[in-house]
Amino acid sequence: MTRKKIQIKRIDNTTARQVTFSKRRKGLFKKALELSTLCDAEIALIVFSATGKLFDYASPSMQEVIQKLDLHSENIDKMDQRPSLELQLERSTCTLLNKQIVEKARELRRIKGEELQGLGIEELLELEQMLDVSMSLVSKTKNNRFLEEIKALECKSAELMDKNQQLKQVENVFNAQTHNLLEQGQSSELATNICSSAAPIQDSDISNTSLKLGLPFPDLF
Amino acid sequence: MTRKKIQIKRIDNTTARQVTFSKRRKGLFKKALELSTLCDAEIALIVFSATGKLFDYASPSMQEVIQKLDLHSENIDKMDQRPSLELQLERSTCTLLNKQIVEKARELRRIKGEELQGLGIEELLELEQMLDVSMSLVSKTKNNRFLEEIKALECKSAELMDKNQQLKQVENVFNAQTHNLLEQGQSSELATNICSSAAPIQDSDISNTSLKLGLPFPDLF
DNA sequence: ATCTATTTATAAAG
DNA sequence: TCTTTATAAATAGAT
Repeated sequence: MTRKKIQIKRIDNTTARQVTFSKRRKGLFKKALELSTLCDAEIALIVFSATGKLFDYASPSMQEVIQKLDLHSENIDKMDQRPSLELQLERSTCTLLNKQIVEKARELRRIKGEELQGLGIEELLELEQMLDVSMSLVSKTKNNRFLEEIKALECKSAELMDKNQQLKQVENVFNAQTHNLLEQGQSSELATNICSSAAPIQDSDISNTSLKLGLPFPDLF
Repeated sequence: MTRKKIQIKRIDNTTARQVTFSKRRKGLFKKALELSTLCDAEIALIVFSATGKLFDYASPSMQEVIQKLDLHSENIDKMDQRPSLELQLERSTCTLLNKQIVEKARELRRIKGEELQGLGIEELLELEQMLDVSMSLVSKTKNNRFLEEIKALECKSAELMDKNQQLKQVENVFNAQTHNLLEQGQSSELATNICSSAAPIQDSDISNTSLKLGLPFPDLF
């Protein structure tokens, strides 16, 4: 289809046929991958070269797609089969389950507004009402969750403030003792060191140190 | 790949996704047919749309290709197995389907706000956003439907008014003729009967007779 | 569904 | 098989 348009019929020249097979196979698999990705379709592609070499691609998995195909072609007569009762039961279960899935999938799509063509006005109004209810439930739950979170943080904050108060008192006692020691003229190196290594804690330090609580969802804002 | 290069990732817009699916599916099947023809390869191509619709192509036949595939993935033959391969397959299908149903059912319940306990704040926010999108889609569709309905009714109304005009003209002609007959002194019983059985139609009759259009959803208001 | 500007795919050649 | 290149086909976006 370039340099010259070709007829779509078997290529006689063996070499040319193999070359074309390689190129086009690559193209076909690329297209299959693209289709499944772009349109979230489920795809199985199986190719055997003339020499019997296998190439395949499957979107969720080969097994899933083929199973789904089997469900669809439920009509194909199982030839010389005398399907055991067990198998029959299993099969009818599958069929039933499949129907349920299709139905639920449709419901989901409709709820998400992706398949609204078939719906009448009454149905649309019903859907709208349902979404309204859902929305208010979800919003309420979400808001409660926010409130809880805030309350928890407030508690934590209060606790930490208490602890800070306690620490401050300890510090004051400590400072007072150090001071006493200095006043008593005991200006040894020891005392000097203690004093310089224990810098006075300011009130403003509360917010800089102990109150780094950390929001649980910092990326939301 | 034209007009503009696109990224190969899921297309979010539902309509665009469906359109692309149709176009590319067609292209993919054409390529598959061409490859099998040109290079006599054996090919099976199975595609399920996101809505579960099946499309397939197989070169000699679906069964042959899949059988050949099975031969290749001749994973440690279980010839001496108690449950037949078929039954095993069927069973795993059931299990799989069942899982899917449970998952979809849970998703539905969550969307409907019926199972919100397990969700974190981020998930709730996501859900809320999704519902918001759904709601706007559904509302839009519903409003369009209303508009269509109204337009249709207006058309019908206009048509009926036209028809009424025509009928009124016919009536006028008829009345004039009757009048002439009476003026010509032909006061036969025939003329009298005609006149009395054809009561003059008043203008106000238009709204009482022809314009009873009937809303399609009277119970809604 | 139809149109068309572009992007892709690919036949032929090296 | 890989690369190049001229050309055919496919298709995204618009209508």
